Amino acid sequence: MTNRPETFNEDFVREMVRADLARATFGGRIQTRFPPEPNGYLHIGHAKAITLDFELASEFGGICNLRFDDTNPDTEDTVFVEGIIEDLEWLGYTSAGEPLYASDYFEQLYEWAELLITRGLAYVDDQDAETISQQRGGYGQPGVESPFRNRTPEENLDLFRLMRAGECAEGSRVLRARIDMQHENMQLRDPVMYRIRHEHHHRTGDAWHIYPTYDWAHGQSDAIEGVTHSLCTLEFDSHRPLYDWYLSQLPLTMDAPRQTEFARLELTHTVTSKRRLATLVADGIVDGWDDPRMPTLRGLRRRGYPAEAIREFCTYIGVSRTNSRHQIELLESFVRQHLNANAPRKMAVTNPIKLVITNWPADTVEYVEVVNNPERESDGTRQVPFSGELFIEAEDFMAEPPPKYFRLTPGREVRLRSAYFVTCTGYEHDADGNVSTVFATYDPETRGGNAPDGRKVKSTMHWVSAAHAISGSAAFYDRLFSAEVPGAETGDVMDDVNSNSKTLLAGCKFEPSMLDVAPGEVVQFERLGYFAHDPRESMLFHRTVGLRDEWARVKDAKN
RNA sequence: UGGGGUGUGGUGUAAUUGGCAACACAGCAGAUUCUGGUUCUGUUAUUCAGGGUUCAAGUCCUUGCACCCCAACCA
Repeated sequence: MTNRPETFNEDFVREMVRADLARATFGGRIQTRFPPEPNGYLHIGHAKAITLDFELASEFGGICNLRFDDTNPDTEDTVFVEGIIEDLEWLGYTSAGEPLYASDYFEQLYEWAELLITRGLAYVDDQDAETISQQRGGYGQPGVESPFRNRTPEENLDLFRLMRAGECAEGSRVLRARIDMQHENMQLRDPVMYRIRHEHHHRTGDAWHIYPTYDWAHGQSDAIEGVTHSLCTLEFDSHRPLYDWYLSQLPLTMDAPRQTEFARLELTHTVTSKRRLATLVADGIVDGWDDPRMPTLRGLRRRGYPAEAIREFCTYIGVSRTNSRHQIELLESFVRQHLNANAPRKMAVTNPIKLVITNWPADTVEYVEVVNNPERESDGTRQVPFSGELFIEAEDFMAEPPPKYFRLTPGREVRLRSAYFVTCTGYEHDADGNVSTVFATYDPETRGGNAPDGRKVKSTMHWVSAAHAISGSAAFYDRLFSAEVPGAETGDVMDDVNSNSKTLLAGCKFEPSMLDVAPGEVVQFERLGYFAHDPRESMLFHRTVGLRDEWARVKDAKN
């Protein structure tokens, strides 16, 4: 953290926890949990929740568990359980104990449900979903009580046991809490506690035919685990009275947990909705959940985003109750900051043209010493082969340069990084008019990259010796969604998908030491940006993020 | 239509809880530089609107306005 202040975010959540601790609420304890549903992979939005849940607990000497909210057998799967555990660890967090599962509490939940029935606080409703929904009423309109609302506890118990035994068809009945059909908060109009599903559950198998809803499972799971502060996103705000109501009816031995809501993380040019992300994968718009353009944790990882940068970003943006959308540039600035300090520098030519040094002694190869990371002297130097035939970036030569173009042009002298000064003497182009070869002479006195007479050059360029070059490819990425807020203008998120979000350049030329770059490692291609080595395909690199590019701005300003 | 939540530069987050509106990102200008990178310096720009209380209001009161969430047997 060089250019960022040492902030101690005293947000409203921390303020609350501090006050609770001071008053010794919850016996002076703090315990949180991160409760994903295993029906998809984690994304950048989850990273905010994870950082909050885990950091908050550790800051105040408590613990945080990973708990799978696996109450819906329809969509959940063990592949997601494993994926989530893996992504969480990559981010830098592990569950305080073994990962927990709401499904482990099904029996306790069931017993408590029977208790509510016994006390006349829950009933079995034989109506279908549509009828129940209609009877719920509307905003400003009171609901209508179900004709089954006044069944006796005995009858309810019998029916509920029948439901559990698998004697009832899916959708034929539900268990509902008996609260208040007139309540101004729709959540309290006799919410559904159990639905019938004859579905295989990823953990409990076929043991159950009824499954608890989110509201009935969540707070109770928190209570069972001893959670004190249950953090969730803003849309659950109106569920809080229900969360509290359920807990208040149960014979708990500890203080009931408390739910607190905060604003979810939204980013410009991206979507964070499992459904949308699944569509991108299903429609083949991206190559999978770990496509480097995806905002999933596995996508960002493959793209080369350091976990630490993501964590710092999440900490930095803090937590509030204001719906907002952060500019993705802020996240990228954390990524750059981290990579600038840590990524080894390499020379790679992604759009090669030949540079022939006409006065270079034939068949001679020299090795020049190149700094590995100017930001960290201790990373040392490496030897890179230099010869009379090199590759340089096509963009680094122009026969007819515009103003402020500092790179190679006829008659101009520039520096080849850590090697020699060269002066352009001519060039050749192919039938289409594209420059294919540039000719230059070098000054033997400038070896190492400095002129003994002290003369200066306007630019320094990267290069790769043709005879020693390693071939590979580089994928450049643009925003997956061209609109800042996908769907805001077009009405449909998918209409803002950027069809040119990926540019794959095969035929790149890398310096020999690139062979030492480990799978998954991120390096800086000098002057081009940071690139992550694909974990599976050798010599395929994904551009994590570009360098700040002043020339691009100058160029664009004129267009 | 009822209930709940939220409004601070372009973006996001702060403000000792009534006392000079700050920090970062982005932008602009310059310096340094063997990466048009990094670093450094300077700079532009903010309290949703009206009314009220007060010596003093982003903060308190009041009236509006805008946006978000809630009528799944999803979470």
